[in-house]
Formats: sequence, structure tokens, C-alpha cells
Amino acid sequence: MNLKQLSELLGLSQTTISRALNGYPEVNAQTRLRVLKAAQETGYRPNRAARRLATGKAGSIGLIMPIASEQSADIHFAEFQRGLADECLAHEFHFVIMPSQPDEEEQAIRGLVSSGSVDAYYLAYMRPRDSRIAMAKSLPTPFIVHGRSLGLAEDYPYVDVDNERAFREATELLLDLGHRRFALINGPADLDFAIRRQIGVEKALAARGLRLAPAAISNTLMTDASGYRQMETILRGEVRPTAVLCASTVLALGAVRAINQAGLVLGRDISLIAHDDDLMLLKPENFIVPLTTTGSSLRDAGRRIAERLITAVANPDADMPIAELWTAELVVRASTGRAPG
Amino acid sequence: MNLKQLSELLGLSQTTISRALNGYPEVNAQTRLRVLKAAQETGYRPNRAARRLATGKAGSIGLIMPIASEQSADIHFAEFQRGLADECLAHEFHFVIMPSQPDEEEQAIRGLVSSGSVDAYYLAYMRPRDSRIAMAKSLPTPFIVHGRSLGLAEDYPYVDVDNERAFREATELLLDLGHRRFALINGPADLDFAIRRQIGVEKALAARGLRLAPAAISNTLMTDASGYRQMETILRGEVRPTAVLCASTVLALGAVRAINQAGLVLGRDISLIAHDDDLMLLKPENFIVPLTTTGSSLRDAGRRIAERLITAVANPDADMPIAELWTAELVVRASTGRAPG
DNA sequence: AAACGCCTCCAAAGCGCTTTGAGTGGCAGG
DNA sequence: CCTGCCACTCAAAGCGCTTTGGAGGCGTTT
Repeated sequence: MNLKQLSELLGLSQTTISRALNGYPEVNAQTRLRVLKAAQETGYRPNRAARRLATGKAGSIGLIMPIASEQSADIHFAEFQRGLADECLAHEFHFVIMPSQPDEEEQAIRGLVSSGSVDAYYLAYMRPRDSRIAMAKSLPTPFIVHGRSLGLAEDYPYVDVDNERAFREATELLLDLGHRRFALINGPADLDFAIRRQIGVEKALAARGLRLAPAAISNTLMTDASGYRQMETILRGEVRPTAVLCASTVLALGAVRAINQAGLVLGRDISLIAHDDDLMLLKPENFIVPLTTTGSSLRDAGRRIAERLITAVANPDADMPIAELWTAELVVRASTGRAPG
Repeated sequence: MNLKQLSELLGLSQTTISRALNGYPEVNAQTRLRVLKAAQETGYRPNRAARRLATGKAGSIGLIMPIASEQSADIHFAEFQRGLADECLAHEFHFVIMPSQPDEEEQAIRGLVSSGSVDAYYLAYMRPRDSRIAMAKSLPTPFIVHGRSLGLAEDYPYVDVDNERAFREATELLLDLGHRRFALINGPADLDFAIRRQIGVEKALAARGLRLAPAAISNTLMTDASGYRQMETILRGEVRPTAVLCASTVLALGAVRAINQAGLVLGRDISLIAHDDDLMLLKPENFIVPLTTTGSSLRDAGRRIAERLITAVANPDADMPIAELWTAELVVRASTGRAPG
């Protein structure tokens, strides 16, 4: 069933039907009712491609799904996506996912945007001086960056968590508990958020005249297995740290396992703080020793980004708030205690 | 940059350009090269909406993302999606996600399909006598069901794991080890896969004259926290089971925690087998006591479904293999041992 | 009575692509 | 020299929608 058929059925012009359906004022209330009813009964849905062609908009936002071969379905990505979905549902948007190898992301975005598949899109997994930002700014399609890119002026729209601050505060907490030897189990070294977290730790330490030994820093995928492996390595080191910071509760899951297996007690022999993205799957309070965390909901971020994107599409001129920097909440639980000895 | 502009630039008709780009034979090799080069240089991409309007196809498959309010970003969904993405990437497809409340799924699919947003789609989270299947069959768009629907003739295209068999075999293994008291921590009670798994357990038990007490069955969301809660309840019961089956390694994560906390030793005091969807996030071999599992890769399922869908789109007449029933692999690790005392 | 304005509705153009049907020019065969 | 055929190219129609620029009818104003 298409517009033409519907118009013939009702003996009205396509114009009128279209207007009636889209809520334009220049149509008789009674006529509109007739149209609405017929549309309902026949199950008519405007063809989205046609609408897009005619209007340039079609109610969809785009995202690139990173597909590194070694990397797997990322729970963090999923949680974020869930936030997007919540918001999209409320506005009858859908989202288009274009999978892409990391080195072809720029290409992928170009494709998505210039083929007119999406009205707006978002960029994530930022690296320092990320070239995608310049590209995005040169394109007419609205976008938002999830995260930021070190080394670039912050003149692009973004939503980010203050990772540096979160990890600085977490480190300060541990310092105040008397800890002196630290380790950091971080995300991939080329990602902006990981770099900022490391900076946060380093700054807090530097303020007390301490520093993070290069050997005490590990960069890895955010999986349970890597968390385990890294922690194992750390525990085997010459000077065992008493305080560990983890970039994710998923990493912490493995890390805690390694700690237990080494016969150490979390919160007594070794303290740990993880960043908590508020994954439904894995709650820090449900760990055997509840985890002290820096928390910030990834899902909320997704929701907010979708919200801003949808607003931008609906309202192209209204200038949006550019920067949004969220503060992670430090929640103290049982995995942090006074430094031993 | 669009076709018209490109044609003016090259002094050729739009027809010729279109043919050159799409590999039709009736164009001079030299001309084709010129066109290809110009397209490359100008960054021309055909508008997807226009192409879809003209051809009826646009290279996208659709899926409904279930958004129950209590349910969260599901790692299983993510893992599956990753498989889809792998395959889509290889064929320059993208996928369109429409989030939907469970009770509006049918509506959501109708919208996605009749608005022409997708060339094909897949259905998942099947329930018994699921009405979506009849609907899908009545629509002209190709689809595949991930899973099956009990109570319906199997005359629709699907890819499923033989859940009943997997759980029957797992149960038999435990029976052979001398276990007599069983518990099942299963997924949501209304989902087909959960029902089949329960049937598998019951059949294996029945063959030895045993049955599963209603109190020994729990249905729950597939999260760490629920796994913990259910196992805790089970352990507090009057007759404590010695063998537990888990619908997911994620559930097992929590369940194992509860077992440890109760001071029991996994594989000795209590045996556990979990279904392993091959989540990268969570490997059964990485549990402190490596988990015995029934394994089947969700990602492979996603890949296969995308493959079949894409074939169906490219090749509408070729009739596809309807049914594909995969066998889960039983992998024995340390979490199963002889029944105690 | 003429003019104006408002309310409804419509015909037609146009979004960017694919595809049909119809030329062109060049060359071999009769 | 004419015809026929091949290789190549083009103009135009059409996909289903939105939107511009009227047009007709009717009540109100001057």
C-alpha cells in the first residue's frame, strides 16, 4: 500500500493525504480523520527511502561498529547502544550500524554520510589527534563525539566523562589510605580515555612526589581474561603494588580472580578501584568483596548522545551545547583499605 | 556530489555512469576507467535512498532490539550482533536496528519492513507459538528465525542450536557421575530456548526414573546478579542439589560466586555445567575452576544468519535451506565431578 | 456588486538513482 | 553503394514521497 493507492482509495490527492498524515494545518479535520482511519486500516506506512529522498531526512542515526579482528563483542559498546536505543525508541528513530575495521573507520563514516543513509552520527573510540574529527566537521551532517581527542582544540560537540579527574581522585583516595606502590590496568594504549586515565593517576602521584613505574602500567583489551593475565603479571613482579586501578569492572573481574588465586585478600593485602560503566551485567557491589569504583553510566551517555543528535536533526539551526563533561562518582566499597604494613 | 553532477563533469549521460559504476557490460572499458577514476576522486557515493527507491534493494538487514525495561544491554545480543557485523562488512551491507518493547515487536517489524527500510530481517527471542512467525511468512520480505517456536510447524527458515539435546547430554553426563539431585538455573520462562533446555533435562532424568522438583527450576534474566541470587536460594533449600545446570556462563559467574561463598568446592561438593555462547568476554576455561560447558558460538550463528539473509536478498528465487539445527559441543572441564558421598 | 480573504484541496515538480527503449557511428558483407 | 549488425551511448520514465504554487468555493468587507 502506497500513497497513490491510498489516495485513489479515498478519492483525494496525494498532497492531501500526505498533509493529513503529517499533521499540516491546511486540511479539514473531518478529512484528516478519514485519512487517518484509512491509513490505520490499510496498514499504510510511508516508504522511508522515498521520504528521505524528498525531505533529506528519514529518522536514523548512524554509528560505526568497530570490528578489530582480535576484539570481540564489546559489552561496553552494547551498554552504550542500549542507551541509544532507549532514546531512539522514544522518537521513532532507528539506527544504522556500519561495521568497520578500525583503519577504515573514516572511510566507513564517509560512506554512511555521503550515501545519505543517516541524518546524524556519532564518533567513538577516540584516539589522540583523531583525524575523524576534522573530517566530521567538514561534512554537513550533525555529529557528536563520545569522548574527546587529546591534542585537538575542543571545538567539536562531545559528551565525555572526566576520566582524568576520576582516576586522579581514585588515586588520591588510595594515597590517603597510605598506599605508595601503584599499578594501572588500563584499556588500549591508543585510546583517548585510557591516556587520560593514566594522566589522572600520574598527576595525583606527582603531587605527592611519586611516580608510576612503566612496568606498573599495562594496556589491554577490556576483557575478563586480560584482567586476569595482567594482574597475574603484576603480582609476580619484584615490587608488588598494594594499590591497583582498573579501567573497567570487566577487567576487575579477572584481576580479582588473580588476586584470590594468589592467596591475597582484596581490600587488605591489596586495594583495587575500578571504573564502573554501570553495566547491568556486572555490578561492582556484587563482587565477593564489593568494589570501590568511579562510576558513570554508559547507557546514560548513549541516551544523551541520541537525544542531542535527534534534536540536532529536528532543529538544524539551534546551536547545541558543544561540550558536556560528566563527573564520575567515586563510590567507596570494600575493595579499598589501608595500605598493609 | 551526485550522479547528475558527475555526468556533467564527465560529459557523459547518467545512464553510462551508472552502468560503468555497477559493472554492466555495455560500456567501453576506457570509458569505464574514466568514470571509476572520477568517482574515486570526487568521492561520489550513490545515494542509498534513491537507489533503494529505484531498485527496491539497498543493502541492509533489519533487526529488532528488545528493550524490556528491566532487561539491560544483553551481552548475548551483542555477541550475536558481532557475528552479523562480520558478515555484513564483507558484503557492504549495513544493518538497521529498531528498538522495541517486547509487546510491540510485531508492530516494530511491520514498520521496518513495510516502510522499506530493510531488505531482509531476522527474528529472535522466540516464544512458544510465536505469532511473529505467521506474520513474517505473510510478508514478502525474506527473514530468518534465530531459534524456533514450540507448538508451530517448522516450515519457516531458521538457525537454532539443539538446546534440548545439549541439556539432555549434559544431564546424562552428570547422571553418569552419580548425581541424583539436580537444579536448573534457566533463562526467562517464556523463551523457547529455555523451555527446550528444561525439556532436555527432564527427559534425561525421566529416562532414569528421576524428576526435577519444581522448586529446583528457576527462570531468570541472564545476568551475573541473578545467577548469584538463584544459586544462593538453591543452596539454602532443604535438599541441596549436587548438580546444577546453568543457561549461560554469565549466570554461572554469579552461581559460582554463591557456591564459593557458601564454602563449597565446585567440582567436588557440587557440580555445574553451563551453556557457553562463546562470549569473548567470559571464557569458561578462565573460571577459577574451569567450567564444563555445552558450547555453541553465538557469533557464528549471527554470521550464518547474515549470510543466509544476504544470499536471499541477492538471489530471491533460490530457495534456501530451511532448517539448520546446530549441535552444541559438550566440553568437560573441572566443574563436574563424581557425586559426593 | 465587486473585492478580498480564508479554508480546502489539487496538479505537478523534484529528490537521485536504475533501467528501458531508442538512437548513433563504424565496419563487414552482399 | 546499400544493408545489417555490433559496440556504445543517451533521453526519458519511474520508484514513492514532500512541497510549491495555485485554484475553487464561500463568507465577509467596502
